[in-house]
Amino acid sequence: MNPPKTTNELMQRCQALAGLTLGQLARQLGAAVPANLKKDKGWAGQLIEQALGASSASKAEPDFPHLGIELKTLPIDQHGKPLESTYVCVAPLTGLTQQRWQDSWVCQKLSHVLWLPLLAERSIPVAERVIGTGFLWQPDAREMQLLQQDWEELMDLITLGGIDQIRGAHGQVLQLRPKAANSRALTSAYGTSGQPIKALPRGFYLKTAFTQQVLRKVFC
DNA sequence: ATTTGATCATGT
DNA sequence: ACATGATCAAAT
Repeated sequence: MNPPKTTNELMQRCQALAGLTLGQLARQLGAAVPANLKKDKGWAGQLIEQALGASSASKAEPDFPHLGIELKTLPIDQHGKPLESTYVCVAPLTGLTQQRWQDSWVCQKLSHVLWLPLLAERSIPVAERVIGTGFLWQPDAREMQLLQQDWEELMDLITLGGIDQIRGAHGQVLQLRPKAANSRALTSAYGTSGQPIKALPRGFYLKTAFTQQVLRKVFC
C-alpha cells in the first residue's frame, strides 16, 4: 500500500477499515492469521500499518512521516475499556539528559496520534476481532500537563541514578516499565553515584485510565 | 543491541 | 481483577 498523501486520505482509508474483522482484513492483504498472539504480539498493529500504508515500520520515525502522525492500535473490551497500557517509546537512560519536555521523544510521539480501537477481548478468536473507528487525537492542555509532570519525575529518577528504583507504579498517566527481549537484556544507564552501569531497558507506557479518558472524550 | 509493533502471565 | 514485570518477532 502506498503512503497516504494527505490526512484526509489517511482518514478515508481508516474509515474503510472500521467494522472489518482482522480475519477479513488479513484475507484482503493475503496474510495468514495466527491462532493466538503469544508469538505474534505485534501482528494486528503491523497488519493495520500495512492496510493504511504506513511507510516507516521498524524505524524511529512517525508511521506517516509526511503527515507527522503516529498510528496506535488500542485493544478494548466491549464496553470500550482499554485492555492494556499503551507503549509509547523507549526511555533514554543515558545521553539526552538536559532535554526539555517539548523536545522529548514522548511529547513528539504523542503530539499527533491516530488511535484505532480494536475489540480484542482475549475470549474472541484473533480472526474475529473487530476494527473500530479510528480518530485523530492531540493532547489538550490538561492532558499535556499530566504527561509532562510524570515525564519530568521519571526523567529525574533516571538521571539521578534511580533507574533500579523505578517501578510501573510511578506516575499518574505515564509509567516506565521493562521493554526488552527478556529480563536479562542490558543497556547503559546511570548508577546512584552517577557512574555508568548496565540496566534493564525501559519504555514509556500510557496507563489504561488515561487512554480510557481519551476514548471517552471522543465517543461520549 | 535497538526500535518498531505490542500482549502475555504472574504477583499482589 | 488488575497492573506490573516479563516476554515475542521482525527489521535495522
